[in-house]
Amino acid sequence: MSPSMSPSKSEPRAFLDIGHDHSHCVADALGRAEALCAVRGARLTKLRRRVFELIWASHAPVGAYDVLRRLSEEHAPAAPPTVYRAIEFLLEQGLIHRIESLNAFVGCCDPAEEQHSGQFLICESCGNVVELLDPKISKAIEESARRAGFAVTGSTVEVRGICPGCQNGGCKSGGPRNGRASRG
Amino acid sequence: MSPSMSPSKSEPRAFLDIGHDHSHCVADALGRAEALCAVRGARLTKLRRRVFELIWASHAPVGAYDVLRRLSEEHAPAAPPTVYRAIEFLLEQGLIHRIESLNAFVGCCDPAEEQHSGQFLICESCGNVVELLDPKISKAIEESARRAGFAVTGSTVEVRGICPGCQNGGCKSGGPRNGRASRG
DNA sequence: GATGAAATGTTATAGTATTACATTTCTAGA
DNA sequence: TCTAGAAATGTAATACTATAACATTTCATC
Ligand SMILES: [Zn+2]
Ligand SMILES: [Zn+2]
Ligand SMILES: [Zn+2]
Ligand SMILES: [Zn+2]
Repeated sequence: MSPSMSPSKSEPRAFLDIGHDHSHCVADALGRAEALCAVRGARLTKLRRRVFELIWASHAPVGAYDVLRRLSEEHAPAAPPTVYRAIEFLLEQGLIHRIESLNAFVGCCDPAEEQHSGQFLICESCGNVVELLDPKISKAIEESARRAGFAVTGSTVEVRGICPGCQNGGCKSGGPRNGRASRG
Repeated sequence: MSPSMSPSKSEPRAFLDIGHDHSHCVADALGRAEALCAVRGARLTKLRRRVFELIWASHAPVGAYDVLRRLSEEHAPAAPPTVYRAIEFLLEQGLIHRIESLNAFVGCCDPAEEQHSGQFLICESCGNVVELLDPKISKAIEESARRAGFAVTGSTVEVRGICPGCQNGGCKSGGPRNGRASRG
């Protein structure tokens, strides 16, 4: 049982359940990753799996050097290329996304969904991020690009703001990552 | 007369006119900036103006250290805080935008338009960027965020692809800035 | 077990951004 | 005009993010 009410499967949850059992998120994500890599013949090695887990450690984006530090604590000291190569693999496989405005990475909520653009709601208070897969946003972007004669290869939507939990006073998560203030 | 056909004022231009007289863009932008700062009582100092001009030097985003190099050529050698502070001012005034996926900056095409989200088409071939101000994209994002109970403070839309000129074979501009390959 | 390809280790360096403190310049009020 | 005080700029050091180049190990296949 989840400590807070879970939304039904048929409608999108409002944001992250506060106090949800995150180990389920990680386990589920790992299961999906294993399955996808198996199908594709991609090698989810021990190192890559560990980096994946560290990035999935929370719903807040994780920086490459955070991963590096954790890795160095567990094993012998690691160097940047170790983690950047793992991240590169995970990005190529669509298992994680890069949050451009934070120089950090989050697990993908639906890696089986092919080639989706990244759409993210980023809470400036608790640092948590949820991924959207909203066809209306994609459509609006595609339409606008088409009018300009622009051939789209990919896009990123990063929305800053305050999540419902923080509006009410209560996300306990670690707080936000750096991030620049911005006018719009 | 422009060497390539100009679109009418009433419909949005397709992309940048190839071979347009860019000095006009810069002059116009500088005029708008002066006027806005005057109205607001913001101090567009000599240094800030020069940084603004250097960022407006092309339609491709310019990195802070590019600005720094130019500045150092003109005056005595400058240090990073000099340019970052000027950039901070220009961002606050909405005179330029940050392109998150490139760690670089472009002039805003319509700084009088208050608090608009950044929406950009970024050509991966020539490096040029055009800014969109598409209410449909904004609306779709706002609607999606509202459904999630998320209070938006700002957003960035960065669309990668190939501009019409490059599709036809011919933007002569300097080529793209670094930028990471991406799945979506 | 030999072989080549893929993955990882290691060292060095490039590129981006901020902190902290000193100095200069500008603005307002006396 | 003179003079605080604020704003802007100068300067030095450092932190954070990312990649290049080359060595070594691991893995799949023959
Ligand atoms: Zn995703
Ligand atoms: Zn929050
Ligand atoms: Zn703008
Ligand atoms: Zn182009």
